[in-house]
Amino acid sequence: MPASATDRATRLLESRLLDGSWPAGSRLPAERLLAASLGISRGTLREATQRLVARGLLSARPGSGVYVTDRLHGGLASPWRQLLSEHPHLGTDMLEFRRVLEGAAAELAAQRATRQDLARLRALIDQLARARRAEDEAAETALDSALHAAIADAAHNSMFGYLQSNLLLMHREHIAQNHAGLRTGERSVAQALWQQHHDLWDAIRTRAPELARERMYAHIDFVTGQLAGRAPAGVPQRAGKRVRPSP
Amino acid sequence: MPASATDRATRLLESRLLDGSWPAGSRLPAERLLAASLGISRGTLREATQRLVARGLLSARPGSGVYVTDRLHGGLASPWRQLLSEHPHLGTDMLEFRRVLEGAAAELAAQRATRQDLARLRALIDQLARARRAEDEAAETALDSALHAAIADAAHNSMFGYLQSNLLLMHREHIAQNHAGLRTGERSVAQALWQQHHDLWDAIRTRAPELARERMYAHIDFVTGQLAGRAPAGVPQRAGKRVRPSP
DNA sequence: CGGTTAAATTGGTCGGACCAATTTGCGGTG
DNA sequence: CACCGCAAATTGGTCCGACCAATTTAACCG
Repeated sequence: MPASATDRATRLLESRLLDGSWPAGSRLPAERLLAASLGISRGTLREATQRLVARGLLSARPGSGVYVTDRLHGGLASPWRQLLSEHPHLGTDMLEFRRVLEGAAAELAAQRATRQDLARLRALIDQLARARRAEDEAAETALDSALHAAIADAAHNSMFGYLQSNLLLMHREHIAQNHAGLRTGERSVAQALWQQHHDLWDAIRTRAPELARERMYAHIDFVTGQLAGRAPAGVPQRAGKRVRPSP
Repeated sequence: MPASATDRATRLLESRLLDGSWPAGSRLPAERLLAASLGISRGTLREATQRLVARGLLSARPGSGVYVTDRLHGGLASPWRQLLSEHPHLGTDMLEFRRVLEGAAAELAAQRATRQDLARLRALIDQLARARRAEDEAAETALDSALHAAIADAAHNSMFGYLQSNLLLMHREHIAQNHAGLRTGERSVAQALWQQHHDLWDAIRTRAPELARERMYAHIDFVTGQLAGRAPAGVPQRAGKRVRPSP
């Protein structure tokens, strides 16, 4: 069965993007011209470009043109990643899920953490304390992720570890993208986060599973509340200045 | 900046896919009808569907219709499927994870189930009762899956639904592969499973979240115990470090 | 030369039309 | 009654022409 015209056009555009005929940032020929040169109708060409737009390879601007994105190196985009960025309410689902997932992980970690696990956690907590005193936001964020990942590892269940690393990553992306980002800058927030992490560590260290779970719940709930506080119900910003690609 | 009609249509289609209005495998309304009902032209609707086709969520067949792919419900499975067959001990991890996941799902379902959800659950329970009386093992297995999936749906959190369908499927494969298989043939086991499912349904129906969670825990624990009784490889994994899959 | 405005360009949307593949329904046959 | 075959209806695939709004470009004037 022969491929449809849209399929062929899509592949052709892809190859143009891959072989460098159309470098990142460049503008494609006008739809009318391109369609004519490919021997297909504008509507068909349009369907093909929309496919690539959906995959983040192209970006169309009314009145201006269709441009090549630099996201050719966009990695293996799980269907979820895109959904998450376009449907903010999924962020709520994810937070709710993380609450359950990480709560259970903390509980298991309190039961199963080995000496090495505890040593690693202690090290992370110490580093976190230092970063906190130095008010090194970047370090705090990185160590935060590392700590949560370490807890998931300490649960000694590969599924927890796997989901933890993936979801946390996606969720951070989602947060950053929605211009929220915890105000770790604010002293009180940063202090609260530190306290929560420390309490969590204490519960795991003293092998108090239920307490660990409860404290993880509290931690996630706190984060949820912080994010909810600055949820702009309407349309996400957008308006800002966009870099004009060099034609 | 208002979103384009294509953007809006794309989001709307995504929503329908996520909330289960259009289940995997189902056929979408004809383009002409759907476009009319959305108040957009066929061409625009077509661009939106092409975007989803590009992302593998939809699949169009000329002369037949546009169908919902099972990509959303199959994305995670593949990487794990192989891993699971190579490292049988991961089955334990999965059961442990399911305990947490489904326990939380049951709890949420007891809180959030709509009338339709409850009707669906009741129908499944009834069917399960009939299959039980008829001692139709195949039907019981299928309905078991459907029931667990329905509970996850009733939790109204897309992540739970997603993971649930994936894990349950994988787990059944895993069980079948290790020729263990719950002895639903044994009267006592089948009876116990039925009782557990019915109790679970009662807890959800009466909107008792914590009770629902506890009963789901008990159910999974029972299943775990049954499987442990006939562990194939004989070696209880427990010790040693688990492999942490790389994403 | 700079700034304002009008014209040309470009993507976005619409409606209608025709084709080919598929599905459906009907009628007849065994 | 079951089965088969054929025609009609349905459906996605493609094309055309038109108009709109945002953007860019060019002309024009002070």
